[in-house]
Amino acid sequence: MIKIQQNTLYGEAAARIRDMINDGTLLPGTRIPEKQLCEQFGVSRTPLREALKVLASEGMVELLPNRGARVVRLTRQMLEETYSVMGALEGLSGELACRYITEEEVADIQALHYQMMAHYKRKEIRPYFELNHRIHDAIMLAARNEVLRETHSSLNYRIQRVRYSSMIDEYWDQAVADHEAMIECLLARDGERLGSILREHLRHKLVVAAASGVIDDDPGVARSRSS
Amino acid sequence: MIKIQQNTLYGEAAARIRDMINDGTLLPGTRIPEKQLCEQFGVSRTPLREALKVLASEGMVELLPNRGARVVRLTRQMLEETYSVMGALEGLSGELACRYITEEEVADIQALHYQMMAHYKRKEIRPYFELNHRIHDAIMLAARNEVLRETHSSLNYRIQRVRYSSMIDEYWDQAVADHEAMIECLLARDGERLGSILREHLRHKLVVAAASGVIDDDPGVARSRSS
DNA sequence: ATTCTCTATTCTGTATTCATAATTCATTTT
DNA sequence: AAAATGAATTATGAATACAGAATAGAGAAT
Repeated sequence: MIKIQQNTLYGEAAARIRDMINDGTLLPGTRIPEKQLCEQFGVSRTPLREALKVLASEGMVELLPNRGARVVRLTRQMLEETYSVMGALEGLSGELACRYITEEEVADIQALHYQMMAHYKRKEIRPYFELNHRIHDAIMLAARNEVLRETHSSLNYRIQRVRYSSMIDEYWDQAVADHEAMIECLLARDGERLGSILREHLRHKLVVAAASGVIDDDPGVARSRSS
Repeated sequence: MIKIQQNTLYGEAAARIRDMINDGTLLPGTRIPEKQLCEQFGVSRTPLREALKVLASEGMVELLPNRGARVVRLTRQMLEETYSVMGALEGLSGELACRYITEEEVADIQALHYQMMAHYKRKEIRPYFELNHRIHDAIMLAARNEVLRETHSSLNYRIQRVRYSSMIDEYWDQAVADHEAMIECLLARDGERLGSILREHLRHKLVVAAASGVIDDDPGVARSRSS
């Protein structure tokens, strides 16, 4: 299986800027210095600016006419809105998944689940998150809806940076309980219930994210940081 | 109230290309002739290509490396997927709207509804669609979720071209019945039921669109048309 | 006559250049 | 001393120029 690599410069640039935003190299609210990034990436401004257009329609950056691009700041308002929408999408993915998922896929997810549980018991947070993500992704794939997957993925980009921010034990237990229930639903092909669990599941995540203090609601912070 | 016009050339170009796709000037599957559009719009290739990047991440066009941009062809598969996702989003909008909508907004929607009913009785299809759209938009606004609105709007762009394609009487009656029920739900603030009605409502639309023959499932058509 | 190959042309992707808007800093005025 | 004004600098938005890939067409070979 040969993978066709369509490496365009603007695509590469977009990916790298996305990463820089997620890992905190580019801070929310700060200006994105075109010239500097051009030198860093070794490309001219044309592909870089095209990349910014893409990121803008993904909601990662905002373009102010004649004032360049800024990293979008995640307000609590926006985070709540995004989680609400993602909840609806994941809920749908659960319903559809139960309709189309194969025995093999369910078995795979179960395997991932037990792996995840092992990490949970050992309080290994990173591997836990990794497995957690793969489970949700597997459900999304089982939904057999590419539009859904892309839409969800696009929203997910925006909030990546608050994802692995913190973990409260209380929430963690709840999350694991949710996952247990999810497996049950998959086995029983109970789409409706899986849907509601997934919607609720995201609601819980929001609480954690909101509590973690990654969000900057104070409009003054970003500007002062740009110096 | 002064409206700040952030008219960038690439934004203008994107809007115009979007319209050209929706009104059939640019046919699905055909290549988008950069040079020609540049001359037509009176801009250089730079802003036009930036516009294409935006449209690509909206899902209106697809960019093939070194082979330019093509108008995305709407397959039945894709249309079904899109409607499914939009159903989830509109369903959510219904739930949220019932939570946040004011008396005034409900009254406005009721007014729009009666206007729409008048057009329905006179079988004035275009004005009917117009009001129909405004009602759904008003509900979306009442949901107080900008992320939801943008996400929905972006998906809506893609399928605009099949929207006003045809109208079967049987479906029309059903749609009007749905709308009657929607008003009831809004008055009763029954978010859950409004949600399900909206989801179903979209399912019906899909049937009509699928039957209307706007979709091209044959992979050969587009290529031959590009000559 | 048909197919294959090689060349010429066209078109895309990227770099560079130019014009204009925004910002900064120094000077002046109150 | 603080604020305001204006010139210089910088950055953005758009146009042009250039390199390389893809396509089309002519000619040769079967």
